[in-house]
Amino acid sequence: MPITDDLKQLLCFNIYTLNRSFGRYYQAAFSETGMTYPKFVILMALDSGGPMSVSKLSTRAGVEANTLSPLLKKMADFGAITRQRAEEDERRVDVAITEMGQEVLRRAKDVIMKGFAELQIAPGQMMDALQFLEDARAKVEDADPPKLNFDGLT
Amino acid sequence: MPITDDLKQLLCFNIYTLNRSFGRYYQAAFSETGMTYPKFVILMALDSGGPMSVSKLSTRAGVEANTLSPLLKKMADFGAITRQRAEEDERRVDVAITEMGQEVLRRAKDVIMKGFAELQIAPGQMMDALQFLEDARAKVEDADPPKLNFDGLT
DNA sequence: TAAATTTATATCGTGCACGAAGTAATCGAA
DNA sequence: TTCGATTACTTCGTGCACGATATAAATTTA
Repeated sequence: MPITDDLKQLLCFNIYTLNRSFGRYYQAAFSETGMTYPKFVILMALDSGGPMSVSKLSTRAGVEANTLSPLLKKMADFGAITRQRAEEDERRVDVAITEMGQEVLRRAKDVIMKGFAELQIAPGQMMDALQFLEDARAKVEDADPPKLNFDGLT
Repeated sequence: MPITDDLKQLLCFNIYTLNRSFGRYYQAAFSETGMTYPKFVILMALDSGGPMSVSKLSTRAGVEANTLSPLLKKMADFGAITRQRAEEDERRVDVAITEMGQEVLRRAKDVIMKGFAELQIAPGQMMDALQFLEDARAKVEDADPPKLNFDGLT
């Protein structure tokens, strides 16, 4: 038995574990290309939404702007996206996917879809799961965390 | 609508997103204590399994040994665990939770359980979800990833 | 037994991810 | 208008997480 029974009953643990499994999976799939899963998400959000500001992209991709900044810089250096200060508002940086970025995205999407197909999960079951995960996310976002306290720790 | 429709349909994206929601939740709950979610997992695995080697703990907690090493060092410095070279086999390091570690774990578990209760998820639905996640994890682990290829990228 | 292999940890380099703090541009209220 | 918010982005510090590599002890093999 690889994993503690207690932990197995926790939603957060199963999410944590499956997330890292996906991470290793995509790391293996993308290795030697410089592509990563977070970059894939960014390209997806950018491709479907057209050019947009960093903060807009941050919202769409569900990633904090300070996480995005260095990623965008690397992706621009690679040539998958462009970054440009907006004329009307010099604070804003507009980001757009390039032709090359779209080709990268097509290929990456292919890998993702092939991986998905391999999972062989019934569509109905998948729908339920996605709904469950989305509900759980909303609830976790809304909840306000109880505070852990180390007072009087011997 | 915060997030791309395309992405919403992907299991990996929903997992990725929910995992980070949990991460922020526990970071808020644990802040100012030095406790983190990965450390909680380690304490859980250690507490329920008794003293064990790093590699055994690595398997039980589902975390690579090289990730564990620095975490264990910090946790030992804090006093939550002990680390000791095994007599019989000098390669091995045996790890054990201390009394204080158990108290830390009790309090952390309390926070986790309170957070769980807040989610208000029906037990049957939760069972289904846990089963689904475990199945998915096993499938992802077994799958061998198709390789992304950047040949001839303009 | 000596050398080659395997095993158990640790170290290193890279890549997110986050909160906090910094900077610069714009907005808004007195 | 002017000067204190607010906004948009960036930088910084910390903490996993992983593969690759290093190191050292034990085991196997020749």
